[in-house]
This record gives sequence, C-alpha cells and structure tokens, in this order.
Amino acid sequence: MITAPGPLDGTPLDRSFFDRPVLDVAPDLLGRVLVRETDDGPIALRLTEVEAYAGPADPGSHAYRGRTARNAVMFGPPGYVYVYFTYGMWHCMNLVCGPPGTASAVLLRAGEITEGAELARKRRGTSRRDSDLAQGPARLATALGVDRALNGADACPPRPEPFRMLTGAPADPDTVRNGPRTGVGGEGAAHPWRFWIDGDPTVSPYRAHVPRRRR
DNA sequence: CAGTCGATTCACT
DNA sequence: GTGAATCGACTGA
Repeated sequence: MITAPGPLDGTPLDRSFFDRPVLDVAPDLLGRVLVRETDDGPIALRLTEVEAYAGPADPGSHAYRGRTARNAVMFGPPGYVYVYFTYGMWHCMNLVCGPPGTASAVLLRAGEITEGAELARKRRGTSRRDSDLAQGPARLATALGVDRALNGADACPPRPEPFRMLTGAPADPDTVRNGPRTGVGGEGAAHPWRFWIDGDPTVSPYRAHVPRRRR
C-alpha cells in the first residue's frame, strides 16, 4: 500500500550540509525538519529559530576557553548533537558544524511540531498551546525527549535513529531575520548570530542577558 | 575545594 | 516584571 508523503518523509540532509561555516549553516537550517525517533513514537520539528556559536574565538560559546569534558563533542566532526545541561533542570541541543576542531555549533532554539504533537504535549504539559510546545531551547529539548544521554548522537545516521534531519522546505531568505543572541552577555552579545523566521508564532521572545543577582 | 553562575522556564504579582 | 528552582561545570586560590 502506498501512502502519501508526510512530514516524516523526505530527503535526509547529508553530513556535508553541516561541514560548512556555522554562519552559513545556521540560517540554512531554518524551515528544515528534525525527526526524533523514540519507543514512544516519532516526532518532527520544523526549525524556526537558531543561534550560531562560532568556535573558540566566540566569547559567547561554550568552546571559548577551549576543550573541556562538557564541550568535547563541539570539537569533533560535524553533524553530531551537542547536548548540555543548564540551570540544574534543563537541556539544550546543538548541531555541530564545520570541520573537526572548528568547535562551532548551532543551538536549536525553537520550532513548530509538525508531527507527534500529542507526544510533545505529554512531555511538555497537556494544556500547552501548539506554538508553545518548542518555543525556546529547553522547551524544544523537552518536547523531543532530549537529554544528556544523547550528547554525541549522530544527526546523519545510516539508520534514522535517534535523529535525522530532512531537507524540509528551506525558509525564504527574504523572511529570515537576524539579531543578537538571547541570553548571551559580554563581548558575545555584539554578534548578531540569532536567526529566525519573521512572524512565525513559534519563535521565542528575545531576552537580553541578565546577570544573576547575589543571594 | 568552595564560590559563582548559567545559550532557561515557570509561577506569581 | 520579579524571583525561585536546582545542580554541576568551570574557575581560581
């Protein structure tokens, strides 16, 4: 039996897609589809907001002070997933870009769940609006069931697990905007390396960096 | 080895 | 808009 193509079908992105300068890859990821497979079922996310982190020279990047146990995946080959744990509660997910050693990555900040919204809502809370399911990097990771166990996972695997990236429908460059990265302070705030699809309801609100108050 | 603070989110006012 | 939650990586002594 032949079924119509759905959001889970499509051409997987080749690893070479990620083997380019991160500032080229980041805007090119908008509109493309990340598929996450688990025992609970598949879920598909159309990316609407990302941020580029450009290696050891980027003051906003985890790679800024060189390689550590946490950021080691960033220093490896492109097309792999870098997951970190933050604020004692949340996970955020990146895709490594550029040749090995470049230590660049794209933070996946927001997207539209195009398949598996029921599963996402089970993870995120039953009363969530659709546009809120993956509106923010930690919400996105939660919706996809991503945690540190997936740090280093292949986003371009021979078999479609645990992730695959599909070409999707790349965003029209005329609709792509860019500006400073959310929550990034210091020197890193100067770089306008946040990219999003203008007017998309799933894009998260911009917030400037706020230094934590002393207790 | 103790102090600091984070690529955040949520509840509450 | 403000503050709490919550923990571990990183820093510098």
